[in-house]
Amino acid sequence: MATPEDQDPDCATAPVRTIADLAKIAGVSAGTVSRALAGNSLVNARTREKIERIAREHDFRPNQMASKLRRQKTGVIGVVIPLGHDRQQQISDTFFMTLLGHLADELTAKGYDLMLRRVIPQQDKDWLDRFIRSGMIDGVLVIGQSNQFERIEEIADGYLPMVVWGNHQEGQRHCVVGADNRLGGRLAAERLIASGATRLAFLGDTGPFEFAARFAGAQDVATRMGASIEAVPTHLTPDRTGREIAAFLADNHGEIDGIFAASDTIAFSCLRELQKLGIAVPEQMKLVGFDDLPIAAQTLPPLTTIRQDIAAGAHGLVDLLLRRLNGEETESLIMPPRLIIRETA
Amino acid sequence: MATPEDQDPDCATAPVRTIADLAKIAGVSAGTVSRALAGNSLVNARTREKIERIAREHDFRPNQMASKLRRQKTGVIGVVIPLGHDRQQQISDTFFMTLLGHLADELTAKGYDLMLRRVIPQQDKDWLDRFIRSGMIDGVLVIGQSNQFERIEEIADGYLPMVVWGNHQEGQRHCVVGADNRLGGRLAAERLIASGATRLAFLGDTGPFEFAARFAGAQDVATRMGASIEAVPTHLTPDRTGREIAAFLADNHGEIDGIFAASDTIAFSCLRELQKLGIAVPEQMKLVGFDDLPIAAQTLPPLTTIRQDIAAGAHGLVDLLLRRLNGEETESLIMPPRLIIRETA
DNA sequence: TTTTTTATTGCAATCGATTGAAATTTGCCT
DNA sequence: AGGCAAATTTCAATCGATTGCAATAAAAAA
Repeated sequence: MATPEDQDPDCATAPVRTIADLAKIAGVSAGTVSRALAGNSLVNARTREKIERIAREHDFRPNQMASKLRRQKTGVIGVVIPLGHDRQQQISDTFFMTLLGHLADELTAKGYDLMLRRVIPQQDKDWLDRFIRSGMIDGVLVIGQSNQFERIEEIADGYLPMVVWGNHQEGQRHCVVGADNRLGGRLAAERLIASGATRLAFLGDTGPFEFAARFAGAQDVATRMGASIEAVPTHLTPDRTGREIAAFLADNHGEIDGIFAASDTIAFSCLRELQKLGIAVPEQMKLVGFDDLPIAAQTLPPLTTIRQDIAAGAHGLVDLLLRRLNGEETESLIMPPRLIIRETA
Repeated sequence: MATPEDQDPDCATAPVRTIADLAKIAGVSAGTVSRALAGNSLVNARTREKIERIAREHDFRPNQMASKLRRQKTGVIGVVIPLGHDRQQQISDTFFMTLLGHLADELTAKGYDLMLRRVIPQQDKDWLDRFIRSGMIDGVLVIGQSNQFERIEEIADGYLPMVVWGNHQEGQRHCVVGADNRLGGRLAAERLIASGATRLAFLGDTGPFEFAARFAGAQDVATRMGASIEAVPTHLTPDRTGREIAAFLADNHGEIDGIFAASDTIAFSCLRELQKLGIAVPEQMKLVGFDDLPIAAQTLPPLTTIRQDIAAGAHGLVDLLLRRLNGEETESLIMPPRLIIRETA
């Protein structure tokens, strides 16, 4: 009465690698095993239980590649970080990495896996198309537009399941999630001016759209309120930034009394250089950052900044992407940033 | 004389999705196309050029799933972050995210893709085995042992291509890359004592092996040099940590004069609480961190800390993993940490 | 010209799971 | 017992690229 597998419950003799092996042991066909493991109601409850038991005993795992190939979907979402203008940028940028952490959680919760790719568009013109059409991913999240706006636009025309983190441009065709950077810039400038500053500087490269929009917002307000503002390009690697900021401050610190840093990371460097030069914050110089990274609350003095809700951003990216995977045409999601007043302005 | 594809160079009529479509157009067999695209020398140069041209014109991308299935290797490395003791830990921990960034670069450089998975071992006993045996990855990097040391050990017995970031225990069987945490702990304590501290506190949960080893190293030195040391458990989410540290300092700041923070992140919180309480650093309280995150140089005063070379760590992880993929049995890589003296001790 | 080599290409099986359609078994009713 | 519907299971094709072996064509040697 003993069936083969009963004679050797934890049998090391036959490694059960494929669904066919398992089928042989269970005495059914491969198709039935497949259906049983998928919980398909076509298969008899007793048969299913038996198959499940054998699968457990031999701790069998169906090969995902085969499954994905056959079903023409992978259950994998591609996450790609284009390193356009500044190759070192996002490595050191806590913001992107934190966003990535949240994305991993959101996607996992929805049953998707995450394939991460960092690309250098200058070296690989074809970075986005290649990834999308590799057959490895069901959809793609692009983290940061970098200087690849046009390429992303082109792809968006023929490929639905793509959502981008970045800035929204009037009339753009790709679906984007991001903070309203221009509004954020306005909030920052308003705060600086409200704190008494009248001669402002914007610290950050205005090349990337996000930063350009932040600067533009600050300009809106400065113009309206009769304050001056100038952009001071900096790089995003901390040591270079530090030197650049130091040089700027040494030359100009009599000229300006308020700084809007394009990101908290830049603001941290700035804070340090100010301290080195003995310029009191906020008494002699007001400072506002952007992002509200966790450490922003930990600097001395704690940084006044513009908060982007990273967790909400990740949630939005995933939510929109899943809807697009379902064939829906979704609108972009622009989240309002929030001024967090601490002690630097 | 015109071959079919010449009549319609950017032909939108027939979408060339498979190698077979392409073969039809080129007038050869699928096998030849496959070989041509792989650069196999068996195929005639002229034929290859023709096939390559057609592939380019129709911008054809071979399906990776099919390829991976057939070749039984995926070109994908799994990176898994077990969230064992503190679910929120690594999200907020810059260290892990930075490591991840470097891993992405190293793997890309070697032609591998990266599949990221964050798992909660309590909810999924089978997290590691399931990932490994999914057929989706050629090898796996485990980022942080968390409290899963035993499970990792079990897997290591039967699965070669796995390398773990973490702490090295005497006689362990899995291949690990990490800093010599115990040595790091010694360096930290030595520095604190050399700066004049004699009553030390270790801030951090001693549950995870890495932290336990750091504490043990500090104890070694304290005992030898006649200083006292006590461990103060803290959590890793910044706000909780802040409160815990504040409570501790309020109760004990007369009792201790040197703090060894288990990570820079903890040190930052600590620095802030000290400032709030008006305790001067380093005059009244010495402080040493661990990691040397980029911002460690930016705090006020700049943080004295123990450096782990993250880029080197990522390089080591990938290098060892690739050698294991090649069948080699590799030893663990323990990197010496380095004391970075700044101004807090 | 015939025989050998060598260079290319085609054929067909394969990777392992999935699924529509066909075949078989079981259950139910008269 | 006979007949029909419902429940299960099997069969075989399929996803798309790869690769060992056989087949053919071209070149070289005799």
